[in-house]
Amino acid sequence: MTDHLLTALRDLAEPAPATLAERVVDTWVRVPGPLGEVVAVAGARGVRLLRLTAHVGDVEAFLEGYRTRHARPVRPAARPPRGLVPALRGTGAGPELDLGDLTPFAREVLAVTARIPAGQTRPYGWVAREAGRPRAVRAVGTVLARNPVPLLVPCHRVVRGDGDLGEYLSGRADKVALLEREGVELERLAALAAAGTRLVGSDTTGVVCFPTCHHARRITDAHRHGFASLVRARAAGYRPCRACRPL
DNA sequence: TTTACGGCTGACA
DNA sequence: GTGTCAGCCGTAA
Repeated sequence: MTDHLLTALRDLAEPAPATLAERVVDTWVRVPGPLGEVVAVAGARGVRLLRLTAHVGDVEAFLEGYRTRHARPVRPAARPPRGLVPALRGTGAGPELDLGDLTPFAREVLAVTARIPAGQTRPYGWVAREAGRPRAVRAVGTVLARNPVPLLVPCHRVVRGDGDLGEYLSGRADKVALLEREGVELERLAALAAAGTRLVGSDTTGVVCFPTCHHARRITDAHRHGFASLVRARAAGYRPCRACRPL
């Protein structure tokens, strides 16, 4: 009780933010994205939700649903959040994100996913391990299926361990389009997957990587070797790449 | 508190 | 090669 009072008083002592309204009113914008126009909703701390306009259908109904679900008003923004448009164009670090509504596990999964470089892919199991729950592979899929900010957190870069691309929020075709746009060689990956090759190593460095790893792509044909698993690669004397940390 | 449900995975037929 | 199944685990209802 006393603590609450003290906290409230301390908050009153803080200077009022320049735009008080922005602390309690979220804003929304329509901006172009790689799969067509998107609708983004942002609060004072960052982008909270992003959806393809085509996927949303009726934008007004979508916003009304947001208002109801979050019990807060949403008005049109004067301009897009800083960094949003460049991020959707594939340049820049991206806007601030507000993922405060998510569970700690979900935030960790998205944080890990956000670190996958453009043009590269990682398996669901890898995300699970990096998030500290190596066996929660299925749960990672659940989190990514509900990713509130696709494109900004690149869940399209997470694929199945067997080389199949797996599913995507708005369908596999969109996943394919996004990865191709980033320069992922899907045909080559499919060929590797068909051959049972999940990792590739260089016999000059003795390092084994995921096929899309920056280092793996520099291995020349004469020195490239494929492996079905990290266990096999290790048995052959290879060590896992420190950049892509294959599993 | 319980239950059902997935953007998955590995094993086995 | 490809189909099926049980196991796994965080969520939401």
